Amino acid sequence: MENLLAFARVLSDETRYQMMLLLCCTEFSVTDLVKALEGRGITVSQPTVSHHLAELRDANLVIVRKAGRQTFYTLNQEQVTVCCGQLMTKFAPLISIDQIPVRGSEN
Amino acid sequence: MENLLAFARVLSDETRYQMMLLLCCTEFSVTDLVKALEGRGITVSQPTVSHHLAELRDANLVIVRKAGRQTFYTLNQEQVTVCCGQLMTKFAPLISIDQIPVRGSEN
DNA sequence: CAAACATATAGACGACTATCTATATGTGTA
DNA sequence: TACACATATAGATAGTCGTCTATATGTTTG
Repeated sequence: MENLLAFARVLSDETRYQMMLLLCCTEFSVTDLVKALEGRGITVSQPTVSHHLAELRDANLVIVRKAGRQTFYTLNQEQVTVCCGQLMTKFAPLISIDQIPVRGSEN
Repeated sequence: MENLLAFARVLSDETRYQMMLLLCCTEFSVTDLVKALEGRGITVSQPTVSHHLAELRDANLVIVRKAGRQTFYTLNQEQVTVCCGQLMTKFAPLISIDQIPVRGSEN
């Protein structure tokens, strides 16, 4: 309930949005993530990325793995799924579950 | 794609979040919405509510009906559904559609 | 153990935004 | 037509947040 607000807040920033797209299906170290963002036209410093990763952590939206001096991050797809389900429950209760658009049909 | 950012942004404010909950299954005039928010502990002026309604309109998240000097608003559940579907596509592509949590199981 | 590397934290600053008051626009009514 | 009501717009202001630089923490290696 409060966590939906946090979910929306985290998602509402362009930089974090792009980070989440990158992290969705690939594991990144912080440094590599900075470079990958650069490649997408988002130029931000390492501390800024670390700061956003902390927000994603607080929202339980990333899975963290430490290896040596590096830290690897991946998106927690299950948490995304839970939040989307709650969004549907609260804001689209009249729409039947089988009307959810098939994925891959847009973009 | 850009519209998901707008969706998240709109949803990320507490006042708009509560407005959307109220509007989800009930039609409200602006004045009545102000009162209903008050009842939920959100005390805001009529212009503030109008301002937020304009943002919801811009994001295609409300259905508007004018009747005389009143304007009635309801949540556009279909748009919510579309956005949730896109969120799933982008941020949880590895999770199969039938794993979406059954609605009503939380809260 | 010292130096280099990887990430996180702290503090400062500018931009955005949620809110307000005042007022404009539009609509029904006496 | 004048007035009351309902909503929208404009402009100002305060608080939040995204970003940066500087630095601290932690880890590997020579």
